[in-house]
Amino acid sequence: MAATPAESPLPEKTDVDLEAAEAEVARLTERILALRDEYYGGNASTVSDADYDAMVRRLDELERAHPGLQKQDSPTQTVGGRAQTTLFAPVTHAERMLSLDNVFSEEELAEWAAKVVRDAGSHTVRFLSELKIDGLAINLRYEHGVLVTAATRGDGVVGEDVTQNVLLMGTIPERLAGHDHPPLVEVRGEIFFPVAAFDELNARQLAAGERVFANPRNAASGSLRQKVENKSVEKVRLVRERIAGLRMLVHGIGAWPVAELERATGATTQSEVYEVLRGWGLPISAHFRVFDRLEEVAGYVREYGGNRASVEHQIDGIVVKVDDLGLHEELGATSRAPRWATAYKYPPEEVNTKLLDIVVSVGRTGRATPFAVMQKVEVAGSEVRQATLHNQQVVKAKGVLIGDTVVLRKAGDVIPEVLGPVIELRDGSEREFVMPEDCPECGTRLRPAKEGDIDLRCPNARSCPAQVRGRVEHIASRGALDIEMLGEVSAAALTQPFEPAEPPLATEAGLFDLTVDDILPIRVVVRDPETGLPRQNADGTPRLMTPFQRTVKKEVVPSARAVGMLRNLEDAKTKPLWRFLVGLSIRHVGPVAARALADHFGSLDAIRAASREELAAVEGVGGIIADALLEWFQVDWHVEIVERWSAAGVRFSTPGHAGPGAAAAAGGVLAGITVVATGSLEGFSREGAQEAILAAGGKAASTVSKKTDFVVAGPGAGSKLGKAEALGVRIIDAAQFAVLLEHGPGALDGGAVGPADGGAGEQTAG
DNA sequence: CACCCTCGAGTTCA
DNA sequence: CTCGAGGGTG
Repeated sequence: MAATPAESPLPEKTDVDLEAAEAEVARLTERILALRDEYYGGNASTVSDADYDAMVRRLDELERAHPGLQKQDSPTQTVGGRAQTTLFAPVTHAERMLSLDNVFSEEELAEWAAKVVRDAGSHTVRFLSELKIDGLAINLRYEHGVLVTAATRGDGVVGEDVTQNVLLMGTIPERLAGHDHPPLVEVRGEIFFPVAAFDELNARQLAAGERVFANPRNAASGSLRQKVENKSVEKVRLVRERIAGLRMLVHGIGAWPVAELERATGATTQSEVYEVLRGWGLPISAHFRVFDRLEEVAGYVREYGGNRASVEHQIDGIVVKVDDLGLHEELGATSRAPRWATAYKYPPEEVNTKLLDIVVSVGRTGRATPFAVMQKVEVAGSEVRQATLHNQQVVKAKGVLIGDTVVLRKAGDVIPEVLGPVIELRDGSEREFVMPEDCPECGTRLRPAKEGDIDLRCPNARSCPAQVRGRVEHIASRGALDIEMLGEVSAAALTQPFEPAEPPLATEAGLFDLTVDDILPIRVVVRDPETGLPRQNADGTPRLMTPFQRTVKKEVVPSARAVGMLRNLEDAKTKPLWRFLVGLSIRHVGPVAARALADHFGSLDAIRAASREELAAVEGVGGIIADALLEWFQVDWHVEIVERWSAAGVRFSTPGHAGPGAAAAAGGVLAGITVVATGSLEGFSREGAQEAILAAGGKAASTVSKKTDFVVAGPGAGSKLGKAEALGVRIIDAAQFAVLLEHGPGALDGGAVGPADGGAGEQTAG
C-alpha cells in the first residue's frame, strides 16, 4: 500500500512510460518467481543462470527508475529466495506461536491427561514426552525449503528478525535437505547455550575483564541480539564465535495444515513429524520418548527431575504432547495455548546461601523495610543477592540470624524469597537482627504511623533524602508525569548533596525551576552495581561522574541527558491534572482516585476548596481519602510544592472543565460497562487501551471480577485470562475490542453472550 | 458484613 | 505481576 507519488505532477508522456514499465515489471516478476520455484523445487532450470541474472538486473533497473512500482515481495528484495532481512525488524509469524499451559504436580498432570483422554473419545491416546529447554523460542520460516526468516517468538504474533545471526550459528540449514518441501512451513524450536559452552564463555569473559552472563539463557539471548555492524574486526570475530556456540533443537511446525502434511509426508503423529524434520536436516532432541501410559510419563518426569544437570542444556520442565496429529486438530487450542500439550514445571529450585547482613531501606512513603543481603547465588535462572524481609516481624518469624546459611527460592519463579535458616550449619557466630531505631538515611527516630502498626516509618517526609528521592522518582514514573529522561539515576543525582554544594532539589518543590546552571555541576559517586560500594580511583579517592555535562574541545557543555531532561520537564507542565495529583504522593490517591477527582473538580484549587463531604461524594472516594486530601493541604511544604509548580507554569486544571460537580460527559457506547485489558493488544498501548475505554464512557478496571463485562485479552495475557475463564467473563480479542469501542457491546452479538461454558468455540491453531 | 477494588511495595532483566 | 492491607460499596 505504498502511496502513489503525487507530489509533483508528471509530464504526460511519462504516463505512457510508466504503463509500459508497469507491464514489464509484472511480466519479469512473474517469470523470475516461476523460475525460482522451479529451481528451489529441485527441478532443472529452463534458463541459464546468466539469463536469469539479466532478468533480475533489468527488474532492478526498472524499479529504481520507478520506485512506485516496487513491491515489497519483489524478487529484487530477496536473495536466493531469502528476503534480505534487517536485524530486529518486526516479523509477523504466519501462524501464531502459542504458549503452553503449565501443570505443577503429578496430580495436575493426571487431570490434564484425563481430560484429553475423555475428549479424545474412542481414539487411543499416546503421549510424547520431551525436555522443556530453557532457551529462546524461535520460528524458522521456510518457503519451498529455503529459510526466509528466523524470528524470535515476541508476543506470539510478531517477533524480531534474527535471521542474520541464526545463519551464523551454522547448524540451521539454509536449505532443507530432500525434496518436495511445502510452499510454506514454519519450524519452531528453542535456541540455547549449551551449559558447558556457557561455562567456557564466562571463563573467557572473566579473563578478558568483560562482564559475565548470569545464566545460559541470558547468554543465548544476548548473543543472538548482537549487531555486527560498526564493530572492529576483532569484535566481529568474537561475536561470530559466540553465536557459533549456540545450538537449536526443533520441536514443532506451524502454518502447514495437517491434512497437507499427512499427504506430503505420510506422518500422522508428532514423533513422525520429528522424523520428517530430522530428514530435512533439522536438529531434533535425542531425549524425546513416546509412551502408552501416563504412569510412564510420570516416570520420565521423575527421571529427569532428579538429573536436571545431566543434559547439555538447562531444563525448565517436561513438555507432554498428544502424539496423534488428528487429535491435535480435534482438541484444538484456547486463545493462548493448545489443549493437546502441557508443560510440567519442576518445583522452583531452592538453594542455600549465606545471609551476610540485614539492611534497612526507606521508600518514598517513609516505610522502613529490612531486606536480606546474601552471598550472590544462582536460583532458577538468575543471580540473586537481595530479598525483601518485609518487616521486623517477618524477620523474627523466619528465624534467620545474620551469618546464617539460609534457604532461598524464587516464588512464582520471579520474586526471591528467604525461606529460613539451616540451623545445623550454625557455628555460634551468628547474630540477631535488631531493627534500627533511627532512619538509616536521615537519622530521624522511626515510629509507627499509628498505634499498633508493625511497619515503622521515617516521619521526616520533607527532608529525608530517601523519601525525597523516592518521590521525585515517583513523579517522573509512568503512572504519574511520565518524564522519560528522569529516572532512578537522575532522581538520585538531583536530590543528593555533592561536594561542596547542596543538592539542587531539597524537596520536589523546585523540580520545575531547575535550570541548566543548577544541574550542570552535579557530580555523583560511582557505585559498583555488584557491591553497592563507591568505586575508587587509583589514589583511593572516590570516583565521581558528571551525568549532566560533557566536555567538547575542553569546553563544558550540557549533556544530552541534561538537555533532554529539562525539555521533558517543560513538556510535562501541560500534562493532565490527574497525573499531577498522582505525582503529589497523597496517601491513597493513585491513578484511579486521581482521575475521579480531576474529572469531578476540574482543578486543584477546587479540590483544595472542597469540604470533606464534597470530596467524599466523588465516586470511589470515601471519608478516608477525603481526610487524606484535607490533611495533605494542611502541611506548609506541601502547599509550597503546589505554589512553586504553579509559578513555574503548571496549570493544575483541566482546560474547559465547567467546575466542581460538572459531570463528565455521560453516555458513550460503553456507558456502564467495565472492561479489563490484558496482554499486548494490536493497535493499542497498555495505557492507550485504558484511555480508549474511558473515552468511550466505560470503566477500565485493573482486576477481573464478577462485575467485569469484558476482558480484552491479547498475546501474553497472564492470570487475568484464567480468572476471566473461571468467572465466565466474556473474553474478546483486539479486533473485537475495536468494534466494542466503536459501536458498543451490542455490535458484538452473534457470538455467545454471558458465561461461556469452558470456552467452547475458540479458534484452533492452524 | 461481605465482597470487590485500589494502593503500594518489591524484584530482576533485557 | 503478585501479594497483602485496607478502603469503598451494596
